[in-house]
Amino acid sequence: MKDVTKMSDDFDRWYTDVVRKAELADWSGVRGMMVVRPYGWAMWEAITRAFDDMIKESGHENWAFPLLIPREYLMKEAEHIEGFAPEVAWVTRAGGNMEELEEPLAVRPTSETIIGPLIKRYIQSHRDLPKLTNQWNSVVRWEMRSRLFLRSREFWWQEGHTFHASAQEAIDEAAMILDYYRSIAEDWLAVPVLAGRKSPAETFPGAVHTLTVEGLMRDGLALQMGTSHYFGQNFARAYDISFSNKENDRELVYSTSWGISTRLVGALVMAHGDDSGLIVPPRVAPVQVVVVPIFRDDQGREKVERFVKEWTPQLKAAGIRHRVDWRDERPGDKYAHWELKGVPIRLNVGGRDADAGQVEMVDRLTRQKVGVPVEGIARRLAQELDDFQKKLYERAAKFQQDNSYELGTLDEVIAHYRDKGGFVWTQWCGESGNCLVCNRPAKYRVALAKAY
RNA sequence: CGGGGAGUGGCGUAGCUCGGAAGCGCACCUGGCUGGGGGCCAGGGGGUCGCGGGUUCAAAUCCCGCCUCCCCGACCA
Repeated sequence: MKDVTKMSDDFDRWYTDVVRKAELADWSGVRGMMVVRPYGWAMWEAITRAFDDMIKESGHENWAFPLLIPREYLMKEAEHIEGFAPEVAWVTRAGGNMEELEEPLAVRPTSETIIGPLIKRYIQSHRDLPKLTNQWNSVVRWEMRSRLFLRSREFWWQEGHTFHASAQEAIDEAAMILDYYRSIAEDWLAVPVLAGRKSPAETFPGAVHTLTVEGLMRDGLALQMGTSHYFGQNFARAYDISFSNKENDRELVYSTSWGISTRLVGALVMAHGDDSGLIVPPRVAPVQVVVVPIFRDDQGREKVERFVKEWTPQLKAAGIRHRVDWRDERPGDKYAHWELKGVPIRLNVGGRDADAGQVEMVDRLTRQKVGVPVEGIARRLAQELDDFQKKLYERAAKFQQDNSYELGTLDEVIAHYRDKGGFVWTQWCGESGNCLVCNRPAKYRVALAKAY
C-alpha cells in the first residue's frame, strides 16, 4: 500500500500511519491533545451504545458531574492523590485579566474525588442503595509521552461509580462489570482477553483490588482494555459516605469504579490490522459494506445505478450500514481506500453483474472474490458479516494462543522477552510449583506481558 | 520530565554547511482520454519557510528564547 509503513518494518510507525491515513484521529497542535475524526468516533459510538445498553439493563443511570475538582476534595484520599498527583492539570487563573484563583481547581483525571463528596447527599439509608452511577465524559491526565488513542492527555471514556450496602455486593458489581468489558472486547471488538486481577503494584490508587481485561496486540504487547476497581470503604471513609442500615446503625458504604476509553479504538487497530490497513469488526464498523460501482460511460453508470438502487433498500431495511462509493475515482483507488479503512465487505458492481443479477463480493480478510446473486442479498450479507466477526475473533484467538507460553523461572522469562512477546504464564508465590521470583511455594498463577 | 533528532503549500521532502529570486513528488482544481486492483495528457491554484526576538544592505539559511512533532528512557487508561 502507498504511504503506509509495513507492519513488519516498524509496528509503531505502521500504527500511526494507519490511524492517520484511515482518518481515525490526528494530533491537534496542543501537546498530547487529539482530534478524533468521524470515522474513529463512529467506532467509539458503537462501543458506547453497546455498553450503555448493558449498564442500563442492570440498573445503572447516567449522571453528569463537574469537570473541575476543588483541591481540598482531591486531596482527601491519600493513596489516590499520591497516585494521581503527577498527572493532574490545574486551573489556577481565570477571567479577562487572568487573575489567580484563591483555590486551584483540578481538571478531573477521574472523578472519584468529586463524585464522593457530592453523592453522599443522596445517600441516607440502605433504601438509597445501591446507587449505580455512570458518566460519559473526557478526562485529562498530564502524560509525558503520548500516542493516538493509546495515551493522550485528554481521552474520552465512561466512568462508572457505584455505592453499596455490603462489601460482597460491591465486589460482585466490580466482577460483573469486568465481564461486561470482556464482552465488549470479545463479542464486539473480536479481541480475546485475559480477565484477572492486577498485582498490588498495578492496583488503582485507593483501590482494594483492581480487575482488568488485557488483549494481545499483533506486535506481541499486551494492552489493558478495561478496568474495574473495588474500593472497599476507602473512599467512603475519606468522604464520610455513610448510610443507616436496617438496624439503624450508621455504616460506611462500599464502592466501586470502572472504565473503558477511546483507547479501545487503538486496540482494534492493533489487534486486527495488516499491511493494507485496518480490519474493523462488523459490529463496530461505521461502514460494514461498501459498494464500488464500475462503469465506463454515462450509459454504463446509469445502468449500474439503476441496478444498485434495486437492492440497496433491502440493506437499509436490514440495518446493514453500507455506502455506495460514487466518487469520481478509479475502482482500484477505491478498493485500496476502503481496504485501508478496514470495511469488512466490498461489493464490486459493474454492467456484467447487472446483466447477471449478481454482485462480486470481496471480504477484507481473505480478499477472495465470489459472485453473489442479488436475490436475498440482505440476508446473505447479514450472514457474511456475522461470519466475518467470528473469523476475526478466531484469528485473534489463535494469535493469542500461539503467543502464550508456560515458563517456570525468572531466567526463562527474561530470556523469553529478549526476542519474543506474548503472554507468559507462571507461578507467583503457588500451590503447584514455586514462585518465579522467590522460589517459595506459589500462591497465584499469573500472566506476564510487555505492555503499552 | 531526562537524552537524541526534526519542523519549508494538505502530505512527503530539496535548499541551510558557505546568507543573495522558495524548488520537486504526491494530493487538489479545470478540461480531455480512461475505468473489473492504485492509469495518462494538457493547463492551473495554493507557502507568514513552527512562533517571537536579534545580527545583517539582505535571513528558510547565522544567534537567542519559546512551541510542536518523532525516537529512546522513567510514569501511565
